[in-house]
Amino acid sequence: MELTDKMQAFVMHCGEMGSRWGFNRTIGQMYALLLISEEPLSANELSQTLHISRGNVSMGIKELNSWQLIATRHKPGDRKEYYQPAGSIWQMANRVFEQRRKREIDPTLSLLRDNLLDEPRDQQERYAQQRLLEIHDLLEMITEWASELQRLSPEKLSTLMKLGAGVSKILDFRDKLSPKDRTES
Amino acid sequence: MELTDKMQAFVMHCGEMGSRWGFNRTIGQMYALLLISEEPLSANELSQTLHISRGNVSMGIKELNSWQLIATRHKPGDRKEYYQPAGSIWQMANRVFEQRRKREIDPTLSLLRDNLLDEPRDQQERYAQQRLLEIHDLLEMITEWASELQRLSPEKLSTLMKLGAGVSKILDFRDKLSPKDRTES
DNA sequence: AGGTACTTTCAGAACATAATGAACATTTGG
DNA sequence: CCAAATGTTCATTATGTTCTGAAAGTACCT
Repeated sequence: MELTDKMQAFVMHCGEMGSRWGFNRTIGQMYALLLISEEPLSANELSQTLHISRGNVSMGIKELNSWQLIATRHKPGDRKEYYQPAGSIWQMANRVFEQRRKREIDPTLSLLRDNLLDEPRDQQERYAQQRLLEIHDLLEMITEWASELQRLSPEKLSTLMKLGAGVSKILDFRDKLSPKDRTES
Repeated sequence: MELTDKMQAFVMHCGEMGSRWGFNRTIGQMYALLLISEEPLSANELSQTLHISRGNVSMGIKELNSWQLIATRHKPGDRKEYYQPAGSIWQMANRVFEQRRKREIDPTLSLLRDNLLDEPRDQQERYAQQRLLEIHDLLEMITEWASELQRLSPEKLSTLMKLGAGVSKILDFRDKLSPKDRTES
């Protein structure tokens, strides 16, 4: 498969950013390429277009699958597998957030929980636990909030985001109108 | 400096998570240690407690400074520098988000912008640009939304987050009450 | 000036991660 | 059943990242 310069540039950029986004260079390139190509691509096409080994592609596919970022397609009379991005850009972003939360936050949260179960033995530990508690509460709030957002429909999310700073006004508004109605949950 | 087992465990955990959070093992450990110790620590104390070289500590300090995560303190009659976490946990989380946004999103956003300035030359490019546009809009919305949130006071943010799913209700509420008032910005 | 207490830098070693490609496994059509 | 086409695995190689420690730098004393 032939790429125009601009497409090349995008694919290579995604490769460079790959590791920052939680996967590696080739996986970034592979996903970028699948995203911008109208037709699903086979493993061989990926390998040839990106100049990476067939084995590497296979491992990359496996990883992208585990992130639920691609779907497999078949063409009639062809036993090759063809790959294409799974779902909309929104869904993709959701998946990436979720996966990263699992890797970057959940383990820490569970360590903190365990730690906070024990009584502190001295002043030093008392101080430390206080700090851990703050982090714990923050992380917990972030994960809960994130999963609430994920549960919202894309339209509502979009409304909420476009609202931007307006959110602040709405909060004031609500407090003035119905102070009893404050959330307790 | 002596650490209890639990404090050890936390520090080591942060080391392991370090690279997932955007810095490296020793930097994660250093920051964790500073967070849970009541007194500011000197570079030597960090080096000895964590069993890492003095040079490594120096580089770590530099990096933590660039993330604006630590503050330098001095004790009277002592020329050593002592380090402690800068600001509250909230501020720390803010800083980390911001830094990561700069590294993980901004470069892509600017590549996409450049790319979208050019006219597509053929069908293949037309399709690709369509996809890039979607990503661009998504990323832009995320960064704008994120900076709005950062601008909110911690109290309001907290209210908003505790609200959780309630956000959805408020959106409905607003739409019913004052449909003309929809945000245009 | 010279000495001491501290910090920073950076080349190279140690370690960690990713990529290759040949061997192995699987599926399908004949 | 065999052979061809495709997919997967994994030991080895290649690349990238982090850490060390010795040397150089800085600031402050007397």
